[in-house]
Amino acid sequence: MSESERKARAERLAALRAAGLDPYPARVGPLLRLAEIRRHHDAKDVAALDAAALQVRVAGRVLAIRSFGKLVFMTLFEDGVQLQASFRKPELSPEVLALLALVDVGDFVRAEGVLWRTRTGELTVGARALAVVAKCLHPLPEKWHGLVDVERRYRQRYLDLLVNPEARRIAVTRSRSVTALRAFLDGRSFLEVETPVLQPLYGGAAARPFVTHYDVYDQDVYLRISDELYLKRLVIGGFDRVYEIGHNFRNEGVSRKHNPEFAMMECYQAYADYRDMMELVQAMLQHVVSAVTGGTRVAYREQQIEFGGAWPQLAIRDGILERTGVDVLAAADFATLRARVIEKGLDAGDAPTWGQLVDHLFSLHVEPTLVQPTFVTDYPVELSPLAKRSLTDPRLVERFELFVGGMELANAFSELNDPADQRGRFEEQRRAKAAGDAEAHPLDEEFLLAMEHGMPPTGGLGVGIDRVVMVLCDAAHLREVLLFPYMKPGE
RNA sequence: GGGCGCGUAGCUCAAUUGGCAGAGCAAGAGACUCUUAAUCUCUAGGUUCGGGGUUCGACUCCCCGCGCGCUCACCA
Repeated sequence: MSESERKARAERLAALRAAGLDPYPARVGPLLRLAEIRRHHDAKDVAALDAAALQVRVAGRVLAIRSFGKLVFMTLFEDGVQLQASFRKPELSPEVLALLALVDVGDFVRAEGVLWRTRTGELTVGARALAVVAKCLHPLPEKWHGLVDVERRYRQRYLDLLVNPEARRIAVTRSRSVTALRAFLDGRSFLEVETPVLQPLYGGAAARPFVTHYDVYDQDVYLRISDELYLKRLVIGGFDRVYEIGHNFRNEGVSRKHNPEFAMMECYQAYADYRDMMELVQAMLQHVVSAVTGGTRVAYREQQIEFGGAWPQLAIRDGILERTGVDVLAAADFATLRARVIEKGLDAGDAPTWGQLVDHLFSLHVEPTLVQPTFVTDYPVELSPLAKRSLTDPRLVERFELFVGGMELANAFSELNDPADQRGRFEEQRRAKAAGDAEAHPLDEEFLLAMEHGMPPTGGLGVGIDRVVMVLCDAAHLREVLLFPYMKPGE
C-alpha cells in the first residue's frame, strides 16, 4: 500500500524510542555549519586533510543514502549547503551500527568524525558518531526529477525549497532585494514606519477591497489596498521622508502579474515632486540590481534588460499615437476618442470614460512593448485622484509609471496637497462609484481634515516588490516569487 | 466569472480503436569498503481526484462536483 513507506518510517521511529533514544531531542550541542566547513577546507587536498585530522561535528537533513555493505555514504543538507558523511561499519560501535539502520532519507541527523577526501575528491566527514535529531515520517520527492507538480510545489513549498534549487534561489534573491531596498532608503534618510493593515476606510488606489468584520465593535473593516493615505498623514505630521514595506490586499482577479495579496514599498518625500521621484526610483532600482547581480543587466524572458544609465521618458499620448495612430489628446472627449478607436479597427473594450479608454489603449498596445526601463508620463487626471494637476494641461497630472519587461513596476506622482482640489477629486470619484465603478476611490473626510492642516509639497512613490523580484529572478509568474501564493483549500 | 486543458503507485511518467493498469526512482529483503541519479538480484506497492451514467467490459466515452494550469475578463 501507499502507506508502506510511512509505516516503515514509523517503525524505525518506534525502534529509536525502544533503544532509549529521543527522536526529537531539544538540543543537538555545538556544531560547525556546513558552509563554514566548505569555506575553510574545500581547497585542502588529501594529504593536507589527513595531516590536519580535523574532528568536526555537523548536523543536517539526509538527502541521500548510498550503501556499499561495509561503507555507507550519506549526503547531508544544511541551509542550502551539502556535505557528505561516510560510515565504515567495521569501525563503528554496535550502538552506532544499529542506529545507522534506522536512518531514513529526510531525517535530520548529527554526525561527528574526521574530515577526509574520497578518491573522487569529495570532502567527507568520516563519521564515528551518529544521532537522529529529528525523524522524517514521509518520503521526500524524487531526487532526480525533483518536485514538478505545480500545485504541490505551492501547497507544500517546504518540499519545493528542499529539492528544487531554483525555488531556493528565488527566495534568497527576494530577501536580498528587500534588504538592498531598505539600505538604499535608509541611506537617503528615510524613516521606515508601519501603518495599519486593518482600516475603517480603505484608499490610496483604485481597487476593490477585502472586507472583514471586527466582532467587538460589530463593524465592518477593510484590509488596506495601499499605504498612501496614512503615510501622507505622517508627512503632514512632520516626518519628511518616510517609507513602508508591507502587503496590500486587493479583491481582484489573479494573473501572471497579479496576486490578491502583494508586497509594496511606498515612500514619500517632502519638498520633492514626481521628477525627483524619477531620480529616486532609478537610483533605487540600480542599487538593488547591483546588490543582487553585481552589475546593471538582467536576463528576463529571453531578453537582456539594461538598468544602467538614464531611463527614457514616454508621454502616454505619444506612446499610444506611435503604436495605434490615435492621438488621444486630439480626441479630447470620450465619444470622439471612442469613435476614432473603432474607426481604426481597434478594440475599445468596455471602458466607460475617456481616461479609462486611454488606459485601455495603453495597456493593450504600449505596455507590452516596454521591455527596457521606461518612465511613462502625463496620465489623465481622472485616473489619478491623488495627484497634482499638470501645469501645462489640466486634463493631465504630474505622474509617472515605470515599466520594465512589459510590466508596471512603480507608480509615482507629485502628491496633491490642495485640500479643495482633493475634495473635488473625491466628489468626482463618488460620482463614478454611483455610476457603477466598483474601484472608485471613497471619500475620506479624516484624510481631508489632515490635509486641511497643511501638507508640504510632496513626491510619492510605490514600487511593486514582487514584480521587481520577478524581473530579477527571471520568473514567469508572480507566484514563483511568493513563498506561499494563495491556494484554494484542497482535499 | 467565461473558454480550453490536466488529475494514474510515495515521486516522475506510460497504458494502441473501450479489452488483464506498467516502468524508472523511492520503499522492503539480499550482495557489495570510494559512491554521489551508485550498481546487481528478488519482493511488495493502485478507490486511475470524488460522485453518477452508458456498456458484456471504462484510466479511456457522457454528466455533475473538487482541485490545478493556460487564457480572456476584472485588474496596475
